Amino acid sequence: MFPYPSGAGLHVGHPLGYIASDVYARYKRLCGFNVLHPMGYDSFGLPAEQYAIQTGQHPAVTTKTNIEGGTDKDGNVIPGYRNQLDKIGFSFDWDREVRTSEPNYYKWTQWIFKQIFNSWYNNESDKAEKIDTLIEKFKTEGNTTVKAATDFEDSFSAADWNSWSEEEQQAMLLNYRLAYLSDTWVNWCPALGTVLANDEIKNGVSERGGHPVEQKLMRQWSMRITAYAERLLKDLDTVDWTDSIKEIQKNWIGKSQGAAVFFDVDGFEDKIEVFTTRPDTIYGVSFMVLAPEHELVSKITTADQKDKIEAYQKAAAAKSERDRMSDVKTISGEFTGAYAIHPFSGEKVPVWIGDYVLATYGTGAVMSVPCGDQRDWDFANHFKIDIPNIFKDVDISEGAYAEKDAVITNSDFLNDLKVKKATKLAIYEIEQKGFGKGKTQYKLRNAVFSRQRYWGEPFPVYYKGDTPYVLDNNDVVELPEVDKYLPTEDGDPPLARANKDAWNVDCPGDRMEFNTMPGWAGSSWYFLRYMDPTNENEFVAKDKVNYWQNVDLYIGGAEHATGHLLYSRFWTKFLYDLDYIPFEEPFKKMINQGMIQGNSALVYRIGLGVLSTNKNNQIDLKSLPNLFISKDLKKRLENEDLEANILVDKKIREINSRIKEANPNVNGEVTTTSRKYIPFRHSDINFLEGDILDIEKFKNWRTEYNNSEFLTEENGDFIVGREIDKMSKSKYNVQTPDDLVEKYGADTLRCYEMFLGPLEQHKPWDVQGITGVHGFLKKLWRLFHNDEALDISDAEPTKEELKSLHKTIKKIKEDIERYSFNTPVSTFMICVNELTSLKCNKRAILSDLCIILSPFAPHIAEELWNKLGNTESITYAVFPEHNEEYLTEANHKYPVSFNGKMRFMLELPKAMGKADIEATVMANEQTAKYLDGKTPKKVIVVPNKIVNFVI
RNA sequence: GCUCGAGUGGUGGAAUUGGUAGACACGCAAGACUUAAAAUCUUGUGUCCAUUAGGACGUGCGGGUUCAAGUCCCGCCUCGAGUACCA
Repeated sequence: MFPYPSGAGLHVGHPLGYIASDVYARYKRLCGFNVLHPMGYDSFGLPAEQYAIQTGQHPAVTTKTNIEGGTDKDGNVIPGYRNQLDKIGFSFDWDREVRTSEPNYYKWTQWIFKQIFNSWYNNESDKAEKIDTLIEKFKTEGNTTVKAATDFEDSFSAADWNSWSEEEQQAMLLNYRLAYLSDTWVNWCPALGTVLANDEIKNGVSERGGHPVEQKLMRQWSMRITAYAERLLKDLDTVDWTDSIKEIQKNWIGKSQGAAVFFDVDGFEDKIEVFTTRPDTIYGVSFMVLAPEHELVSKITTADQKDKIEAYQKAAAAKSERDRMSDVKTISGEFTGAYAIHPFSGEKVPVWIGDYVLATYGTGAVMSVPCGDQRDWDFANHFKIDIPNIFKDVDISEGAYAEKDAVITNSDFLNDLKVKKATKLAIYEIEQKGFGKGKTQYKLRNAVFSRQRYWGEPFPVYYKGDTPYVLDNNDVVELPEVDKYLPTEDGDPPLARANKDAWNVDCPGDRMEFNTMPGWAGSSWYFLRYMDPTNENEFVAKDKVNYWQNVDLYIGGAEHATGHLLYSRFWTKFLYDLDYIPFEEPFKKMINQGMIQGNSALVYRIGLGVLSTNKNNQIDLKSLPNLFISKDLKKRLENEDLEANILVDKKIREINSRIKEANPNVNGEVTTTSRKYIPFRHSDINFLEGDILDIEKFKNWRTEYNNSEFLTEENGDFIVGREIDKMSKSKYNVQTPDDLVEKYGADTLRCYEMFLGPLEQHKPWDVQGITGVHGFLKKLWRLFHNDEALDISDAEPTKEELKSLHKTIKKIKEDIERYSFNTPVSTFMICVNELTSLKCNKRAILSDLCIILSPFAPHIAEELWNKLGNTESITYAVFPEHNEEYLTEANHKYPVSFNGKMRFMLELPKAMGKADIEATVMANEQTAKYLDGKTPKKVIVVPNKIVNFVI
């Protein structure tokens, strides 16, 4: 549990997952487990900073208020997350609370950053190692024997390395460090004034705020997550997560296997490297396409094509990511005039540029096989390029054939082979002849790790010239005070505003790092800190992390699939590699709770206008009241109902005469501007009793509604329309847990949120049903009481009472263990209904009932537990075991079916054998009736299940 | 477009392994108590036909497997989520 503490506070959707995990935690405690059930806050982030820019208030102040309660600058009361949570009765261990924005927490986020900075990824041992081991290798062997995760492709010798200056060596190391500074194409969001990671962009705009994003080459910190691509993919098999989240991560990592192939360029020394997943189709290549940004483009372009190519490059650069995405259908490109040499056939193939080839994926160049790839086919078709067919008996006149079941032809040594074999052979030949090699490519990009913002972790980094160094002590670098939370005039991030003495550390270099870390830094490892939240010497003590291990049950939203969940897996693997923690995956079992949707109320309005021939002294439009109409009346109007129309006309005449009375000299007539166009207003959930609007409250809500007119139903009720929406302040459909706790109690809220439906499912909030759960708790109370007084019997429970209790114990245990939190509430209701009709007030029964109910309704369970004479809290009780003896029955009620249709029930002894059952049922008079004299073709008897006759 | 998930009464949902579809609630209707309201309790409530007895239909649509399908298989429709020229 790790919410972002926003100023809006909690609505009923937020606690859903917390309630479920609290039920689980309390249940496991009753079963004798030591349960770590913590809560903390992911308290760095954009909203607090945006608010700070607007109001000048320090984000630390507003964040504290959001958590602990208080008032904002305008005097509005902020309830505070903690206060709201406390009302619901969670069994969180508050001693373990962490906040990412507290120096004693981000000290360790900075520490982890330093470890990542001081590490490289050894592809040979397939794990991260300390950078010292790499430096040692460079000193003695250069980089030729090193197999490391890096984008650096040239080689250098030990002599080279040793001859380099400190600055040059550090620059080289950045190519290998797992946290590194480099000039990369980043997603720049001008509106937010910062770069964003790929997962922070949805549909081409920023996830927060929906601002446009552009590509920009900037010197930024990145995390070499791509080094872990294969492990992040492979280890998905070891965790118990939903298929959909695993699928999203798989797609995001985007592994594809194929070959890297080099094509010579006619007349140049340079080669074009391409990546292909279909090396088997290499004889189908009839042209090549480079991304417009490809480095070779300007070099190989012939003089007569130069103008066209440059114009195209310019146009492509001007296109935003979004334009490019929305414009997938248009085919565009330009011929460079240059030719590449096909490695096998030696034929000349034209080299084009086109923006369908992305500079950021693979090598930024493709070998185009128009017969096998639809994009290549479209391109070839558009520019009238040759489309050679290399598939036997396949028609490619209408489009490419991308299926992998064809037989290859016209392909020399690959002829008559199927795709799989041809691919293998092609890679073999490519490697043999030195044209390239087999290669695995990932979509996953290295993650940009710096943000040009104030409210985030400062880097423990300083610069000497342009060379970054990490501070070599463990002191926290605290966020310095600044005069404004905005970039400087020179475009530097807000931290550049901090004076040298505003920093709590002495900068050993020229300056400190001005960027801050992204939101996912602190949230990538918080679960580890929960194990040891106050440790001043380590991020987590080894014995603690060895004891608690990884998270058993993680309940959170599915929206973190490509962000938080990927990054924390990455950091966990890194910390595992360096032997700081004993596990490779942070979260064993994950449940993604569904969204609780708002149920917006709509108040329909008829537009009013003024009809007048004279513009002088006309009725003031602003004096017209709002005319609202009830839902059913609106329906009738839409159906051209005459009576409804008369009602509206009458109302308008009333309004008209009232205005004229008040001001006799005005001219014009009030009229409806449109009877069909009926706009609406979302109505505040607090003004409603069911679907009935409290008209007086609504009128007083806003001054512009004070003189509103309402057309109600015949019984005087004003009915609102309904629409299912996201719960949000702007839609006036927010239900706070506080109101419900006030009205019904925390136990009712807890049980009701669970009762609403399966945890994973999205479901609309409907407060009406809450009375059912509330009634159940009252009924439970009455089991223990006669009128006001406690009335408990110490008599021996009956068989029936024991059966009711024990089947409930069994079901509750089973349900909780399969994470079904809605069905136990029904089960409790059934049990209480049964015990009520049995008039059971036996201590032996009710005592156990209290215990099994306590995870769901801890307050009432504790109170009744105490009333039963227990002095210790119910928290320390033991979850009872069910006794199978009480559940076994002598008889089973058989449904007897004829041709699969159930006709009647017949109760027979459980022990009765197949043959006896058949004989008994055959002898039954009802059977005779349904057989109607016929002999059944077949009789199916499944003991203790069913009997079915086939006639 | 591709990938994944989901479609059950008026509503939220239950049916865990193919074995009585609609548990438990809400809502609605009728009744009891009450001057009245609230609270509480009782009864009914998938649709259609039938006075009753009973019958037919019924888990998005069309087909299939099976003695038996909400559940398994094939094809389609709708909604939701992710992704977006990934070579």
